[in-house]
Amino acid sequence: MATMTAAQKRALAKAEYDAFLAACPSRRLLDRISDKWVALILSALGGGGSRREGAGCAGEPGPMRYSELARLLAGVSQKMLTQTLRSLERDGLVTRTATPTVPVTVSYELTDLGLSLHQMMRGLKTWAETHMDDVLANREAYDGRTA
Amino acid sequence: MATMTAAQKRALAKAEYDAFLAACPSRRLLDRISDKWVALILSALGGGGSRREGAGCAGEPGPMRYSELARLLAGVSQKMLTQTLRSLERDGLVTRTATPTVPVTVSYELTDLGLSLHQMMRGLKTWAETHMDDVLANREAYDGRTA
DNA sequence: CAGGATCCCGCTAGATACTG
DNA sequence: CAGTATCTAGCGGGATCCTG
Repeated sequence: MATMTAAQKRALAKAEYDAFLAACPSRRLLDRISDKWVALILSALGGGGSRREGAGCAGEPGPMRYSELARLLAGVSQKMLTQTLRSLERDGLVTRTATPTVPVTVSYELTDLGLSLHQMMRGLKTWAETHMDDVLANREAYDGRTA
Repeated sequence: MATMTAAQKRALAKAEYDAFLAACPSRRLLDRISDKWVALILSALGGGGSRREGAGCAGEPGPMRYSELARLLAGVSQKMLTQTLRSLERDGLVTRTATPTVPVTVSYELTDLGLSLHQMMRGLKTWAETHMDDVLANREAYDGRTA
């Protein structure tokens, strides 16, 4: 049939919208930083961060080795760590440097771009620390009313 | 056996880390805003936003009806729209107002908290528009080298 | 040491149909 | 109009094993 059904029209509109979203810079940024481990890696490499205090991560920035990261981010699997690191490298947010010592040594470091992103994330963190209590309070109040 | 295996130790460390993440304000904020539709709804209700220009959304803030949102966000399913709206209401970021006219009329509006979040997201958007081109360029360069 | 390959599972977004 | 209910497929992510 030449004329479209309503369902077809909706499907088309959705496809267009999805395409629009895929190209939207803000969306892409969100997709990148909301990756489960990106924020953690960024703050590990960036120095100050969301790492709990007592864990020996005083906050000095600079390069870190693969195994250091793995130890610091206790919850990450090797797969996800590698994968995330790769994609960050691909986006020019970190640099990967392999020195061919006897057991290979690889270190990662933030680029200027990555550092800039890290700065922005700190702003986000500030908002979180300022307002998340309110959000949580609202959430409990809401749950209390419906319970 | 009373002593832990290495695997058990790792599992414990991971559990602790996960618990830490679950309580981390920044993490919670990221989880909330990275929800596929949150940013879209926020910018729809907040007025200025990531909506494409020609779509008749000039940018006036203020309350919007359920069906208006559904039309504006062409790609969203009713389920996700409702679900997202509910969770935003739960967190005190939007208000839901139902007026019992003959066909029910429901409108949503940003709270002050929601507005504050929206402001912060604009900062994020600014970063995205400033730096995402670099990221994309790096990405292409990287892909070009490995191809 | 750093990472590739593979299998597998849970979750969740989405489609569809129904309702006050 | 503004939802709710149900069912399903796809995929992100973890565990495990293997290699240069």
